[in-house]
Amino acid sequence: MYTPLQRFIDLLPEGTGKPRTLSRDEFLFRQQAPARAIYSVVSGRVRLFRDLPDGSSVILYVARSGDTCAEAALFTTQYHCHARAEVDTQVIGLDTEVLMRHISADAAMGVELSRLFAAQVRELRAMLTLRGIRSADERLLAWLRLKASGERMAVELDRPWTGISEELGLTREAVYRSLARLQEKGLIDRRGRNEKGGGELICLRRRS
Amino acid sequence: MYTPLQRFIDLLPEGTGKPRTLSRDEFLFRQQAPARAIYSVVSGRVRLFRDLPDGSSVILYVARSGDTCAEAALFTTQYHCHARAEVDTQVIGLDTEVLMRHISADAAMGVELSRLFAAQVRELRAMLTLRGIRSADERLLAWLRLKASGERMAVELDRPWTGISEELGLTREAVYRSLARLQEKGLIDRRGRNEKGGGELICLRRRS
DNA sequence: CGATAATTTGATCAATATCAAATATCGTGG
DNA sequence: CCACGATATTTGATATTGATCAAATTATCG
Repeated sequence: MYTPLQRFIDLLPEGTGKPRTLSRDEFLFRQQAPARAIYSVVSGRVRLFRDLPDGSSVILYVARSGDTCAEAALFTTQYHCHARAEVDTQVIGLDTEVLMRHISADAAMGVELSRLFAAQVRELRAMLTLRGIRSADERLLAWLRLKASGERMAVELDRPWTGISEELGLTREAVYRSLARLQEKGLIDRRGRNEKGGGELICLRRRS
Repeated sequence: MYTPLQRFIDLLPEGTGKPRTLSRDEFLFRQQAPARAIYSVVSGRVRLFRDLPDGSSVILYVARSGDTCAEAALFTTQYHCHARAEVDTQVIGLDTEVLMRHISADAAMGVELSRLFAAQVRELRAMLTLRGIRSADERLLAWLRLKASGERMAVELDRPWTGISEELGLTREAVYRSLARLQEKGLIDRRGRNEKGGGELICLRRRS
């Protein structure tokens, strides 16, 4: 997957990104440890969580393929949470010092990084707003509309619904049922299902 | 409220931030219009939404007091969504050109902006993860843990529960009931309720 | 002191989570 | 190319829980 971060990394000198492979349950870094790198997840999953003074912990995020994590480590000396691979995982690490040197020396680089983060913020806010929609049908529809592109208002899926349902904050069953209802009502049209490519195409009915 | 953005604005030359007052339903800016400024909401609410080719629209975000909006406009020539005041609202606008000039000329400024956005990203991801917790009790507890500070693991509220319930994605009734249950179980201790300051203090029981 | 907003508890409803199970698809190795 | 196991898709039955609707009480703020 060619992510915005990948594009950014390509602006940096050759070899700045260092791949690392993690086994299930292996720590990528620990809370309080000196912040050495920020990461981009290539495959697998990394759980970020924080240990609290009372002995409990909170999960902050689960970074998946294509996600970045620990960006904030750029601006601190220590990690403020643990990062542990939930399954076998591959990441690319970017040394914070190197990165900071670049963005401090080259303003254009800082601007690029800001752009990257700003896009993230926009995306995350949209997702958060989406989660505020109670009805499963409305939520799914809103998701499709956010993802739809082009005059045709079509969405090409890049992964199974099972994965998308997590992003939606719904169970897969609820999503399949919503899909059925939306199709029933003629609000969407599912094409290219059951075909080799796997990439189903959802078209939104031109209306409302 | 003294937000991180405010701190950032203070780094800019005097008078860069331009206050603007909006009446209910007034547009702050429109989709496709040239991007002239990014904004910080001082009071009131601004709804960001996008019109789609099929005639429908999606809400992207509702920015409230202390929130910023349209940061991404820094990097585009046009706004990609509408922004309209839901109630009488005050904002501070930062001219995109001025801002871009500063961060392009002064790397330290770009770094600051990146830091600002990175913090936002972290916060938003945590909130999104929180929304993934189905149980109202668990969700509220996780929220308290995220907000809790100090060895005492205490949270000082800066607004009524009614407002917090929205952040949690629950109705206020559900939140009050969860509070009652958590207190019942001895997981939290509500102090300073019914007192002038209004700032209730919630202490998490040292355990688990 | 009156009005408005916040807190709180009760009753009921509706919707999604769960649990189950069947079919279909995909990827892999033979 | 096919068999087989793992994953995804789909539908059904049921349970649970938070949303809703109501209403009473208590703060907060001019």
